[in-house]
Parts: sequence; structure tokens; C-alpha cells
Amino acid sequence: MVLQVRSARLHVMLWRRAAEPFAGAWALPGGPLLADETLGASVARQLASKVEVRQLAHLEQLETRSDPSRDPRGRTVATAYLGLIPSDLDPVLPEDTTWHPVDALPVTAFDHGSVVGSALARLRAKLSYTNVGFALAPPTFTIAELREVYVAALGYEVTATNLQRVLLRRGVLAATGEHTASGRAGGRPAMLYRFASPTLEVTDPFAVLRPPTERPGRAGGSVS
Amino acid sequence: MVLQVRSARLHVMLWRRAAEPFAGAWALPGGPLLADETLGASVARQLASKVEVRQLAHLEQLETRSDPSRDPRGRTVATAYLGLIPSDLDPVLPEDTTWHPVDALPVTAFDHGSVVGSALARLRAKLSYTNVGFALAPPTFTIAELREVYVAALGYEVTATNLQRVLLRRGVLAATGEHTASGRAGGRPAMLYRFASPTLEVTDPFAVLRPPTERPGRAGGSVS
DNA sequence: TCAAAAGTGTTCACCGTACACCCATGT
DNA sequence: ACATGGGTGTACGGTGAACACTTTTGA
Repeated sequence: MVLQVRSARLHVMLWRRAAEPFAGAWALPGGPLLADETLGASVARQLASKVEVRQLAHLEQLETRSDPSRDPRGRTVATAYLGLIPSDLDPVLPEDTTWHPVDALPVTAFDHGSVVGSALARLRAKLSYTNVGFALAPPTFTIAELREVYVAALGYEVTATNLQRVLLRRGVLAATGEHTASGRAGGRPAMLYRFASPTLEVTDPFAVLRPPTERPGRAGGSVS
Repeated sequence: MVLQVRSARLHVMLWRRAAEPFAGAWALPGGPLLADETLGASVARQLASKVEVRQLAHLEQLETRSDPSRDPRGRTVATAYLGLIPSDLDPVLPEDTTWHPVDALPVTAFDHGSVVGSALARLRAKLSYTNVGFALAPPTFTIAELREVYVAALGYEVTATNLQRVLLRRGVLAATGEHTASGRAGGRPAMLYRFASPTLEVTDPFAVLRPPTERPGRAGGSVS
């Protein structure tokens, strides 16, 4: 499943099924796994017919569904993946495929509605303790723009002040040195930031029960 | 895969393969998925030949492996599960099956070594922000006993003082009111605790980027 | 009275939030 | 000047870690 923030709302890419079962309902892109193919490779192949795979800034495995009744034609086992596209891109989609706000899903095929639900929960949790934001935000951005992305993805308000402070303190964001021009109504020009790393990193590993801190050690310690 | 704390060390249940491939190597229990079976049901069925399934206090899905080269006989797709057994139980195991400390694994079959590794990472993370401890600890226990379980599972020292404080503050532990008898060398009798909930709950949902706190609201609010 | 084991009190540093205030720009 | 939007300073509450101290038992 591919998620993207568009017009300050989080959207999921769905295609409209023409054939039974679930004709007319909206489904996540996907398809059968080929003989000598990795699941990851299969996902890339399936998505290639929808978007340019290079636009996916992040891809990770979600859960595997096996309920025999999830497909009326018979038992299927499906492994869901989560892909993220930065908000500055606008992929060309096929006729039958469009973006849908995740908070207003249409009638979905199979168990895809609930799959989107668990993907959302996963994304929201990871926004809190990793740097996944990099996969939703443009290459460079102002704090106000980043805030809009986070608000869309999280589904609730976040203040620019604290977002900036938390992400800077963790070293997730880095200043580019560039500034934007002021808007039409004036205002102080905003600084441009980028994510320090373009790959997933856990930035807040343990809230509690951390390993004990290394004591300096009185004897046999290294000399600075 | 089944994990249990035994003699203050975290162990994983493995069986010794007799046939090729990987004859003589140790493998995780598992097997093919039947026609009209859920993955969860299949896991229960596979494990039934090893332990009493009712002894599993917790079971959750891990990741699905699909690398075509993971089995030399040809491509297989395998979904790993993590099961936990409380430390007070001692299941009867078949001849070819034994417990192995996770920090000293023998030669393992397929990619099972790395599967154990990711299971460990998952368990350790969840010990920090959920109440999973209930699935590793006996029904009732002293803080000292619980500490031993946590130390074994986490792989590093934890103080009884802080463990108690954190888990009590979160409402994860509840006092039973009972006391133990003092040991042979004296000492204050320990209070007995139990986990407040017997099912998985997230007790520390967001470290950062929490939803804004509800302001009391000056107008239209409810009257206490 | 002493050692052993359990539990409590206290201190400290840090983190996330809230909110006031200051800065830079256009009109 | 003033409005507008961006950024910083500061204070507060909470939390986890560390560690000293008290409580309760047996010898």
C-alpha cells in the first residue's frame, strides 16, 4: 500500500476493481508472487504498473493475512507492505487508480480496509520514535511545511515550535542554510531544513528500562 | 518460535533436524500451512506436537521471509511467530527438542538464526513500552523474581527499585496483598505482585509527538 | 546486635509541552 | 507603524535513573 500526503491530508492509493469478487470496490495494488521472486521484489513489480517505484522513499513489510474467508474464491495468503511517497511528487496514475483520504475510505475489497488501518497505526507510531518523516516530506522544507505533513499523517495538531525542537535535538533535522522568500503578506523568511538521513533510523529506542549507563570506571579506564 | 526464561536465562525451543537439508542443525518448529487453516491455527497445530499450546501466554506474528535461497530445495515463504511461556512452567518436550540460551545458539538451519535475532529485538522493545512481561513471569512473583525475568530477557542489568517504580506507576503491576516467607538467611518478607492484565497492552504509547492535551474549556464544558 | 533482603525517599538530569516574547519582512 | 509569519527563551510537570536510607526478618 502506498501512502502520500496530498493537500495536507494523508491519502492511500487504491484501484477500482472491475471484475468479481468485489467488482466496483476499491482495492490495494497487489498480485501473486512469482516463482523466484522475493516478496519485496514482487511488491516493486506490482507497484511498477501504478507508479514509478523510484518515487518510493521508504518500503517496509507489514503483516501477513491468512484468514480463509478473506477472499470468497478461496484461501489466499497476502503479505501487506507499506510504501511512502514524498509530498512534493505527483505520480501519473492509471485510469482506474486514484488517491483516497485515509480518513474517508470508500467501500474496499477483501480485508483491505482493515489493512489500511493497521498501516496507519504503524506509521503514526514510527513518526514518534524514528525519522520516517523523511519519506513523507520533500527534500527540503520549512518547519511550517513539515508541520503540515506531520499533522496530516498523525491526524492531530502539532505545534511547529515543539516539532522543530524535538527533531533538532534528536539530530533528525539539519539546517540547509537557505531561506525562503517572504510570502505576499510579509513575515519573516523561513529557514529551510532537510532530514539528516535518507534511510530509516530509530531515534528514540527505549523510553524506559534502558541499559545502565556506563560508569566512568575508576581503574583501568581509557585515558582521554 | 517459543521463548522462555529458564534458570535466569532466556531460551528458545529448537529441534534437531535428522534429514537433509541442514541435517544435524537446529531448527525452529514449523511446517506447511494446510488448505483451510489460518496462519495462527497452523502455528498452534505445529507447536502442539512440541508443547501444550495452552502454556503459551502470548503469541504474535513476526515477519515473513521469502528469500528464494533460504531453503536449498527451492523457494519457500515462511511466516515467523513469537510465542512466550511463563517461567514457572516446564513443558515436556520430545526427544529431538530442547531449550537453547538465545545468547549461545548452536548451528541453526535455514535463516532461523537471524529470525531468532529479530524476535529478540522485538521482545526487548516491547518489554519497554508494553506489559508483555506477563507472558514471561509466573502468575504471582516478588519484585526480585520479576527482575530476574527482565534481566534475562533484556540481557542487561535492571534494578529492582526502578523496575518496581516504573511498572507500578504505569499500573502494569498490582499488589496481591500476600507476602512470602523470609529466606533461610533472614531478610524482610517480599510482597507478591501480579500483572494487572493477562493480555497485551501498550502502556507507553507515544514518547513524543503526543496529541495535544485537552484544555479544560471555558464554555460549554461539562459540570463536574 | 548483626547480616540479609525488601522496600521507600530523595535527588538529579533530561525531555516534551506550553506559552510568552522577540525577529525579519512586506505594505 | 503595523500586520504577518518565523524563531527563540523560559518555565513547568513528569519520568527514569541512581543511590542512600529505613524496614523487617533470621541467626
